[in-house]
Amino acid sequence: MRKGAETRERILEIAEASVLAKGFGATSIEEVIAEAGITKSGFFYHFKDKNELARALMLRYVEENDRIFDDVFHRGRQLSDDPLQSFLITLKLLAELMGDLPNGHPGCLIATFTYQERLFDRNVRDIAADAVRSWNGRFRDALNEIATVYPARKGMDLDDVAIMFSCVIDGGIIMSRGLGDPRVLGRQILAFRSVVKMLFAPAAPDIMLPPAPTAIAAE
Amino acid sequence: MRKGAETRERILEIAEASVLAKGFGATSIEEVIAEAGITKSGFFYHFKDKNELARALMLRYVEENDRIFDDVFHRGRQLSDDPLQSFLITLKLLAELMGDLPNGHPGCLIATFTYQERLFDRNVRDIAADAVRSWNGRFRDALNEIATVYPARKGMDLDDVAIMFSCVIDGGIIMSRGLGDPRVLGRQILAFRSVVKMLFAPAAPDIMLPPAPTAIAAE
DNA sequence: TGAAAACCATACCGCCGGTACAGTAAATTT
DNA sequence: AAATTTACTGTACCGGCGGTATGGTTTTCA
Repeated sequence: MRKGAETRERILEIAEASVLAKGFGATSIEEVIAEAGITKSGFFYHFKDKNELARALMLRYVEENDRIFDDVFHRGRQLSDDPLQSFLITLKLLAELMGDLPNGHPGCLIATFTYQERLFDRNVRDIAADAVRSWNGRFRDALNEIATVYPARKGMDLDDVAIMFSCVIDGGIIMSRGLGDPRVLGRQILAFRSVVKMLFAPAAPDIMLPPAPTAIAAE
Repeated sequence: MRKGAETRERILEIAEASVLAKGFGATSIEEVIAEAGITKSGFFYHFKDKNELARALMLRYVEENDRIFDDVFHRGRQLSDDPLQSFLITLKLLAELMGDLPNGHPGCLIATFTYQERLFDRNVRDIAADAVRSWNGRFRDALNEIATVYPARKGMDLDDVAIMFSCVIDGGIIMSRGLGDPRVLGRQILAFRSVVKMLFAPAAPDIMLPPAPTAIAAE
């Protein structure tokens, strides 16, 4: 039926906001049902216990982010044939998407959950871990594709660079919130974008570029 | 008196571990006192309510991290006169410190708290925000000092690079935990270190470099 | 030795997660 | 239109927890 899905969705929406503001443990079912305008029985009709709420929240979050990444990577590839350029476009789109939210990014559910791991069973944690691995894999694939065209600087493992992007996003969300400045996240994503540019397009003197790869300077 | 401080410290230790594993809201005072071997009255003798526990936890965490950064920046400066080299040394020390923990980094209290902001009063949040600002300031000062000797690449704001380090640490902790691989954090810090190297030591023609004396210690 | 510090014991309140079960209104199927 | 499923409501209850209150006891140090 239709109406059931709507109510369920409303519960998830309210619960997610509460979890991101107070944590899962401090999110009370009573508050959620009060805001949703249903009774406790209604809640337990949709979720047999709190852990299933957690599971549903995580699944929903992962799916939505998958969609976002699908979209933004797709648009990046549409707008340029060059793998570096299209990844840079993707990053800029993400910076706009995540950085221009008026009240700041609502938060990463996975980040909250990893800081409350003892509250969830292995199933929920696995969903989160798999999602992170899959997103990191996307970034790494994009970087590897770039590396087939542009030689990457030595000294940086592309797997680590891919993971670093996830770190920058999650860290950027925390910094934005902690410092009370929503713009930080967008700036951080753009800063990572600059790192990618540096990594693949060495800022050598414009005139006499060396054919041979990279330098000894810092090593 | 002496014994009181010991008990208080034990409470904080146990509470911090619980907060980092389950979140503040899900950390029950009863569990803490059971593990500490005291009664509820004993707990409320030291902390008048749960919010004061949060405040004490945050203060303790900030002080300890201040000490760590003091130490690691100091040792970096001791081992090289060159600002770039000494910062690179500092980063390597941090990577070892945070990456080689057998059970992984226990977690960043500030990260947990920002994801449960509604649970704390402004006082606690301000302590966290000020601490983050001060740490970011340290990184930014180090970068600025480097920039007086080595010209930084264009396109990256040094303030953003400083904040990015905080992002990489907090994000690295989350990734380490979420992926179940403690080594991620250390690798991320080293990856950021490579970014700093890239930023200040352009991979230009190998021949006509470097202007300043480089310390060998760091590598 | 005496005061302050550092607790312990007990009892209590109200909220919350969760269970159980009976009933009902609306949507969908037949 | 009737039957069936879906999507709930209402009520009652349990045990655990945060928090308060109050009074007593031991330990520590000046």
